[in-house]
Amino acid sequence: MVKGKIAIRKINCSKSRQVTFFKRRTGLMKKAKELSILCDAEIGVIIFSCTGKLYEYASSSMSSVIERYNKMKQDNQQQSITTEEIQVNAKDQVKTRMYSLN
Amino acid sequence: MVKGKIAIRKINCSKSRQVTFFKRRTGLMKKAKELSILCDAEIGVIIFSCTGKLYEYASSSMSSVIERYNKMKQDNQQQSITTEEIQVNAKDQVKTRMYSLN
DNA sequence: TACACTATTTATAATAG
DNA sequence: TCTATTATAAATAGTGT
Repeated sequence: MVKGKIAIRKINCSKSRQVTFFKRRTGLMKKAKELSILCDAEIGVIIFSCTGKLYEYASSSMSSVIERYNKMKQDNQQQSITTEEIQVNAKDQVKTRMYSLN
Repeated sequence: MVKGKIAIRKINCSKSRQVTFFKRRTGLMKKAKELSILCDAEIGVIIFSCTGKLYEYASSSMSSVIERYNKMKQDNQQQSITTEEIQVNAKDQVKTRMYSLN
């Protein structure tokens, strides 16, 4: 992505991986916060590092996000769910996102 | 941020907000996926749009992420939790992230 | 070991379709 | 409602301290 783009696959060097994890985790949290503010969305992000450490962001509170998520899932059980698969890029694994229909 | 940067506050125009929501949601999901691959992290992202639509990404499965989250929270109940507050930028609201200590 | 720098890639605002 | 284009802002990989 910068000064020589990197391939999206696991970074083997533990040191580099930690540095990248810090930078990108910070960036992801910032983006999540911006999106929640700009678009009035309720957002929860949960990250477990490869060492098992937990990092989280919630625009409201994580428990409220999880509750709402579970409730939505229950309500949608009798409805069909559309699963759309898109490629992040041609070589990479498939990224699956699920959209509820209501 | 581009062709005239925007302030991070709720976009009032519904049409613009929707377009921005689509773009940034896509970007956030991509970043989450990249981070999970690059750094071997388990990540879950839950987004409710302002119209109540649910969008989600999980590197493994959302239920496994939520389970692990709940378990971690239980285990940490007797430990102290550090709350660190950082500014996304000087004018904006405070963004709170919580780090577990173990 | 965590920041600071910066060249470069990536994300995206405005716009049109 | 979503996609495409493009100019520009933001993110970040590699490096230095």
